[in-house]
Amino acid sequence: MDLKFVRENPDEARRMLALRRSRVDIEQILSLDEERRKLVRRRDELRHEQKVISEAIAKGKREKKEEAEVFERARRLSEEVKEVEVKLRQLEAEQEELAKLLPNRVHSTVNEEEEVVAHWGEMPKFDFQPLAHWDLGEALNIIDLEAAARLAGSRFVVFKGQGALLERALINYFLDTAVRRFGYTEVMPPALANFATLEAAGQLPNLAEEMYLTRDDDFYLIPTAEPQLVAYYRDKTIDAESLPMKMVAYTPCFRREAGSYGKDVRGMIRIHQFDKVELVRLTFPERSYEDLEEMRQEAESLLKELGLPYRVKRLAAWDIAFQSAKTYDLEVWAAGVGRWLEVSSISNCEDFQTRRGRIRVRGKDGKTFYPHALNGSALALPRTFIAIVENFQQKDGSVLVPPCLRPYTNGLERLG
RNA sequence: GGAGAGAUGGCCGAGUGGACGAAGGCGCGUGACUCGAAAUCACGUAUACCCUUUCAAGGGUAUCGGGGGUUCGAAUCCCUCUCUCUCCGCCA
Repeated sequence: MDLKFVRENPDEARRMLALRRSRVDIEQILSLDEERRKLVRRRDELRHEQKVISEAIAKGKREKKEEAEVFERARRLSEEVKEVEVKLRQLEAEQEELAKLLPNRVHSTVNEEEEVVAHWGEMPKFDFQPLAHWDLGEALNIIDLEAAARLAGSRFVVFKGQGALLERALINYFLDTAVRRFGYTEVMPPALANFATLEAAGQLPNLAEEMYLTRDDDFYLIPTAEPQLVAYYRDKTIDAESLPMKMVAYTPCFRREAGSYGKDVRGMIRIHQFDKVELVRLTFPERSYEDLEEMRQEAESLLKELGLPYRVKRLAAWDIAFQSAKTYDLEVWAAGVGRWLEVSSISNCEDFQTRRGRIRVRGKDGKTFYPHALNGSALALPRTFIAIVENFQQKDGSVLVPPCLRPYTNGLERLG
């Protein structure tokens, strides 16, 4: 929601913010806006007068007659304009800062309750006690958490040997499927992003504490490829014929996990750096919810092919991301830890990000509009890795590689 | 890191202090010509904000990479930042 929406629908804005459990002060925004409009009016009037006088001076010069009192009036006007403009600039900055804290509106199908909308697959049964991935990983020598702690710190992971191979295979399988079967264009963006990009996509200002910031230059390590793909055309007008624009990227993702001390501390359920393949679409507003369902099907098809049982949740209004209007989460069952793990989050952000990033589309009629932006993980790697090793572990301690990955593991069918 | 050149509308490109929201071209739209099309010709072709009026319309202001300054007046002069290009240095 933007300032205009708040101004025109204050009651609806209040309802949305309550639904989202946002603490943004709408009354302050509204009163600032009133003040700003008064100043804008004053400024416009003064500027108009100034223009008229300037023209008179120009005309006088041409006719070679100068009038001292006109000059004096112009000088005073100029000072007055400057005064008003300084005040206005302050006010606008203040207002913009507040406006950036306004989250997106939520879609009408989203309410205060989350809902599990789909289930797929059978949870595996074992005639032995299945191990968690940290034990399996150590036994098979495919992940090394101790070395990761030494090299970087806690909550990092080192993949090794067949583990590194499996990680690499998953990345390539996801990318190839997105490109060949789903028709996305592969992009390899920088892993660092600037302020404007993250602000456009909605990670800033609210996620500032969740991201790593470089010290000597103001670069953020990306928490997801989403901003890089969404803001690809920031400040650009693109042609309607290129819609829907479908982009896929593999990137490492970096998260400080600042608010989650003590949560998921073991293993690699929650780590500071992880791999992810991300899908983004820019599409026509009237069909963006069809796109959302398509993207959900795409992500689901990966899990089906891998043979991993999962469930789909439609998130509650208070739980969806700042920039999103509607979000599905895909959670995969991991037999070792005995938990559902989120491996994908698929969101329709409508025109929230494209407005912030001034990403426009020129239609055939020459008019421009803001396309809708959607994003979805397909998929996040570590938890998919966890589910594979935990669900497909065998009594002898080995792990079966899902058939769809074998072209990417050089034919390796079994870890261990 | 050092030296220099540059950034103008959807695109190309002119413009070095006043009649410039900005020549010209391309593209796009509408119309004419045509059985239809191409070519040609005519007209039109940005966005945001404020005000009036609100099915439609009118007025004002801002915007020539971003920000600041000089000036009665800035696309044009000055400062600064960002980005692009060329050369030098360093380097996976």
